[in-house]
Amino acid sequence: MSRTPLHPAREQIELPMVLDCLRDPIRLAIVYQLAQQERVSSELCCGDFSGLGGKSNLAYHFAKLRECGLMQTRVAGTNRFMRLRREDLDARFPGLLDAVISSAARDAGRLQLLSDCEVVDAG
Amino acid sequence: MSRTPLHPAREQIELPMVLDCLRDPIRLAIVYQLAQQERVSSELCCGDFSGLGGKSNLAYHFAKLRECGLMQTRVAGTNRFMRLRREDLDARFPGLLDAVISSAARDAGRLQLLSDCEVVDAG
DNA sequence: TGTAATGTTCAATAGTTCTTGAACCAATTG
DNA sequence: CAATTGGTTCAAGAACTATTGAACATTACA
Repeated sequence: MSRTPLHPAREQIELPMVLDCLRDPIRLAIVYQLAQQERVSSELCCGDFSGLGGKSNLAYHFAKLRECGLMQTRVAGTNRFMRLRREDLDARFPGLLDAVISSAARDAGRLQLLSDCEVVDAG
Repeated sequence: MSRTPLHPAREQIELPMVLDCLRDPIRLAIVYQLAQQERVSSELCCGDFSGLGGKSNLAYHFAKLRECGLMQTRVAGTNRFMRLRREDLDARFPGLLDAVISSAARDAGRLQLLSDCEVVDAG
């Protein structure tokens, strides 16, 4: 594993690439979970998303999320800690991230936002 | 040409499909132009977008925009008039459409939002 | 040093999307 | 009825995307 991977600068973040990233259900679920985590101002590592797919598939989606500027990865020992690039995104596209996340929250039942173990079938 | 094409009901509009539609530069440009047209409360027909691509390619993108619920098509004689499904989208995903359109407007220079004849190189 | 834990990278494959041109359909106009 | 206008549909090809498993790299720890 190389060092901290490359991230685009704020001004390099492009709207079509961001929308392209958010369109995928797995990536939307990742972003959603990162947004939930923002409330307690801490980060999540790759393993926290294991409910969403296999390791290599998740690594693929993490890379896309990094490359489009949606999230940031920090290497710490054998872990990678991730968080949303909230400030950069709000500066580039005001209101977009919040609108997507709140829309996703409203449709949480339809979307597969949570890993299986967290899904509660509100019967 | 058959009659008025099918449109999904409001509750059938899905977030990933909407984001999937908006991610494509041609479709984003179509939506952007429709949003501009909203101000004068009128519609646009297919030919108004000829600067964005060939007829059959545009028809393909129009179909995607209809199927995901972003726009509505009204058949009138030999024309098809289109408009954004603003009310339905605002009800389903509050703030999303506005955030996308205003973000696109800010990046109008980078994105190919306007047909060639309309592009002004602000030198 | 050896082994386990955590993720990434690579190669292969299946599936999807975009684009183009030709053919087609419906409504209008002469 | 024939021609034109405005737009859709179909088929085919190129390009891209997601997914999987195997191999690999780095850190931690006994």
